[in-house]
Amino acid sequence: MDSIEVVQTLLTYEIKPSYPRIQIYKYLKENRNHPTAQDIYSGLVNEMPTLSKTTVYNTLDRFLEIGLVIALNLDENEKRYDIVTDEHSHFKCQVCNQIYDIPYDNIELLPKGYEEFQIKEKHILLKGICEKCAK
Amino acid sequence: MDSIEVVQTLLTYEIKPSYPRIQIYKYLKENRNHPTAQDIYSGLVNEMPTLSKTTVYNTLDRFLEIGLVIALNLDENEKRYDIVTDEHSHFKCQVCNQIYDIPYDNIELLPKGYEEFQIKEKHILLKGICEKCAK
DNA sequence: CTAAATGCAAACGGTTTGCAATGCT
DNA sequence: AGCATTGCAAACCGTTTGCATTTAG
Repeated sequence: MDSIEVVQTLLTYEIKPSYPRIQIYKYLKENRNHPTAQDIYSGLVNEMPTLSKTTVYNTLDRFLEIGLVIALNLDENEKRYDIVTDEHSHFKCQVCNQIYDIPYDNIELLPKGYEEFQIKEKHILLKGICEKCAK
Repeated sequence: MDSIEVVQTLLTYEIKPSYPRIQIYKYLKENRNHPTAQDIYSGLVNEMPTLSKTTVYNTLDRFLEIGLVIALNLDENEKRYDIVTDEHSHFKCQVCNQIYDIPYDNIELLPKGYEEFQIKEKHILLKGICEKCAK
């Protein structure tokens, strides 16, 4: 993944393209498995020995503000992060604990009487048994 | 709400109908606003001065095991609990922070290719602007 | 030069654990 | 008596805060 590209993206959002921010952004782009802050920290600290978890949190908060990433609450007590892309739901297998991304079409989630509600985000988490564990 | 009824329910699930359990169950039945463990504790400690939060957690874990309640992750860092009932989604207003229960019909959430996945729970959280704040 | 970003250490807060006391059958 | 439940105190752990240092424009 090209660093120049990342710098461009960050500048678009008017946030300073510092080295930690570039690396965290690249990590998120390349690791689409809903990493935790700890995952990101662990994944980067080898090549950035002075990186602190505070910076990971600061950066993620900044990315959240500008809408570059969204935070997921997939059941456990830690937040998970995902670069914003096409809408999709998540399926967590209760047997193997794997988390699947599930695409979905335009679903009508607001019944009659709720027309005035404006949806900005949809978080759909399904739990059950995945196709592998169902066999 | 009738205590006898609660005792019956708990016995159905083969869990001992102790006083704390009965009270916590009643609290959940009567407070359908997705209370936190702290909410439940605060709501009961006056009439049960020796109640501990550990017991609230123990009891909720027990209720979760047997499927009497479900745990919700509505964005904040604490879990919220709800007696299992009809399926509904939640709408959290980003302006006033109120959480609405939204009924939904049978929505097809698994697209083609995912027919083998078995859904046991659906957690649908919508975020946006509620009808009051939209005006 | 100045404002923003970094990162260490300590605090925070919801939840869990260890374990002794209590209660039920 | 024997096993489950309760509840205090302490540990845990993900996240936040205070603040001094460093960095970028």
